[in-house]
Amino acid sequence: MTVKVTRSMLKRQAIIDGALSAFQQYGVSDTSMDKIAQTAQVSKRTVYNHFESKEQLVTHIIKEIWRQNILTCELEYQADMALDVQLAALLKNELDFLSNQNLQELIRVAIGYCLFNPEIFTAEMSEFFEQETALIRWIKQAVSAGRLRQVEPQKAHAQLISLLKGQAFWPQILHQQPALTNAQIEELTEDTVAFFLAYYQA
Amino acid sequence: MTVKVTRSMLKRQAIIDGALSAFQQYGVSDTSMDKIAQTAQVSKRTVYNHFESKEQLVTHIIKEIWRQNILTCELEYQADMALDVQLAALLKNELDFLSNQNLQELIRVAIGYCLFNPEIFTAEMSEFFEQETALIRWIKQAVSAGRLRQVEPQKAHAQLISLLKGQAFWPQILHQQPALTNAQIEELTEDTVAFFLAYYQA
DNA sequence: TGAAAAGTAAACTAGCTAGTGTAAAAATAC
DNA sequence: GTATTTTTACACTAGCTAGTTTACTTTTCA
Repeated sequence: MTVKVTRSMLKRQAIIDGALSAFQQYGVSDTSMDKIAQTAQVSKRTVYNHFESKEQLVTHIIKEIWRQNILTCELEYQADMALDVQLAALLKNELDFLSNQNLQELIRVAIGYCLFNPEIFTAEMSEFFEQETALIRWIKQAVSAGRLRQVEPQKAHAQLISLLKGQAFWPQILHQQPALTNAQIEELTEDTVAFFLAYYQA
Repeated sequence: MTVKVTRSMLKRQAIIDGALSAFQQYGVSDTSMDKIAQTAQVSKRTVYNHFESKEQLVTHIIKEIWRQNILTCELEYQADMALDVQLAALLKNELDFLSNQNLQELIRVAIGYCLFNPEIFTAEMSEFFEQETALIRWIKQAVSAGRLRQVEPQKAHAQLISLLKGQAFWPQILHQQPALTNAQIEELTEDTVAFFLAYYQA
């Protein structure tokens, strides 16, 4: 069964795509509604037919960014597999996620807006920064199974994520460094696994 | 000897302070030159007498922020002191620096501007993110003295800084969390020292 | 004291901003 | 084929923007 795609829906999507593209280039404040309409190849009136105001368009897009980010992978703890292999797989997964070029541009827009509009940092949004749940769940299970030392899983998780983001996320967000190559991702994964397990493996 | 402070210098400083204060509240794009003049209690013409354009005022302030940040403390490696005590002192120093409320607001302005104006991220600016030199030097010396395992000092340093920033800097910059309390700084320091030395101590 | 330097208010230009009103054209629905 | 919805171009408001001009006052400094 094919889903019906109305012209209205196409226009709406064009507006969202155009706005996002303009935001990525100029930032939210320096992107006008005229510019958005032009980028989306749509009349300005059509923009206002779909979104009551610029504010609504911006928050819709930023919330959409977050919503897409919530879907993470699910790798479960395996009792019969070496810890380092499992952890490496989980971290590699996180890194692929964090290094995604497309995602980084979206997040840059969201951060640029949220820095001076902190009120939209609602609970639903800050989830992104805490929701790497597959990894937390894995830590909990490994601790329960007695294969990791007793720790607050939240703390161990925060340490792992900090180690990854500090080298594969923040420098890229700030335009300091290009995305990591596959070899670099590999190396960072191994380093982090060794570092982490040296301290936490039971 | 008292340094002569001219009225012109006072006005200039008032402009800088006013602009910075307005930037912190509204972000650069959403702060007008009229607003800056008003905040600084100065006529708009005086603003333009000191700074040729808004662009020049912005870049002057942001460069000044960076310049101030380059001055870090100097704790040297001591051959006759326990590693964990020395490292704890160094990390505590970094944390006091990163948790400085005033600094965080300045950096938020700089980041908000640089996100969509990456060209001003010149070499002199990105230094801030690499210049925690006291810590790097300490690692090098401890490695040379055979008290830390052989590693690239840059890598070990990056790991330490990531662990600190991930919990005491980025969440605060993004308005997610309040500044760390002294007790939390203490705890983070101890955790990080233990984590790091478990892997790297020779 | 008196000339030069710096600061002032206020009006002004020219262009951009978010958002609206309108009437015609095009696509869709039945 | 007709009725309805959607999109379109375009003119418009009202306000803000960076930056300038002018005529004037205050401060500095020798």
